[in-house]
Amino acid sequence: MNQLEQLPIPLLQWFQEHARVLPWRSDPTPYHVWISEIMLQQTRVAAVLDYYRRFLDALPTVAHLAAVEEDTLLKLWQGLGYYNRARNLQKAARQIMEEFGGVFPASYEEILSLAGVGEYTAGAISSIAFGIPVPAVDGNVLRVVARITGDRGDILNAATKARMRAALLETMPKQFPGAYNQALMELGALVCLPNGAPLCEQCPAASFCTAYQEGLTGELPVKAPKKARRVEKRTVFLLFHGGRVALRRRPKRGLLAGLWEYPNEVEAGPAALEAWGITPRTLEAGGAGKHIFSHIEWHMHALLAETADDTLPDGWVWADGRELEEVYAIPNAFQAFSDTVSARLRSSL
DNA sequence: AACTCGGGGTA
DNA sequence: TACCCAGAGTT
Repeated sequence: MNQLEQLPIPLLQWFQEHARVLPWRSDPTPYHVWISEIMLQQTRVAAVLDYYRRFLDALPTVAHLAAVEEDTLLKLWQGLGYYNRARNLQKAARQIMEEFGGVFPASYEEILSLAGVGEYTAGAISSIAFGIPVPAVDGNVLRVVARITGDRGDILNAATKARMRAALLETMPKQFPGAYNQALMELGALVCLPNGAPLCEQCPAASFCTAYQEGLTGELPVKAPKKARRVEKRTVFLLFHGGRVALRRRPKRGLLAGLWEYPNEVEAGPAALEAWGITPRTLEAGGAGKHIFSHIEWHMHALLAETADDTLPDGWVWADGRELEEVYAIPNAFQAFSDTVSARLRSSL
């Protein structure tokens, strides 16, 4: 790992010149850094920007986050994905209020104890907000380190990750841990690009990078292939009555936990309506949609019905157009039907 | 160690 | 298509 010893000075200099202007960098309080880091988990910078601003506008402090209604919180997170991040954020905010007297904890171990904060995020908050010299090893950093050091270990393997983290801890410039960690990630995001397409001629580490010097940028990093997705054929029921549409809340655990949805079942037909005690007055096909998750693929067909009355199973609700927009958090998986639904709600006014 | 958990940009 | 993204929690 000798190459990493040569990295800090050229990388910090490169970062000074090329760092992107990002909202969470302008005032890096622990709260700001924390919220940004949680939003950025497995999520690109461009996707986070608007959510970050809206979130801090609505919930400017830990106390606000600890006290907010769950539906309001999920609405702020709607479309960002990995919704347990939002629930863990509130769990951690309540930890901070109760265990730490409302003051954001200032040690790596305490930060790591917060819900939704793992090794990476604890390192990022510790180094950026508190100046504690610990690494923050994300996917970018794993790729950068694998290439610079020529490490052929699988970067998804825990031992490989631990080895790289240890090497980074050894060679970290103790005066600028936050800038150094961000510089490593920035290099991965802007220059040391994945899929064998790095921009090595722009890289401050090119002169001592193993992968570049030995022509291995196409082989590194090594990463095990993922298994295939399973396909689910789902029938989505778009049920209307009196200018409103039926929604139900998804279970508290599992996929899209706690969000609202148009009732849907795997390979169901009109018989499902009877089982729910719903009597259709009209019934027609309502279009199709596809949504791809990391591990599941939904192939959806809609059945569209006007119901004879307003009876619904327990816990289901009738939502009007305004509530659909402002109250209920509905995942993007159902986006294919949103035009159909809003058109139907408008036409029945 | 393997699996679950979103959604979208990119080639 | 397939890959990847400022990963964490559960099994």
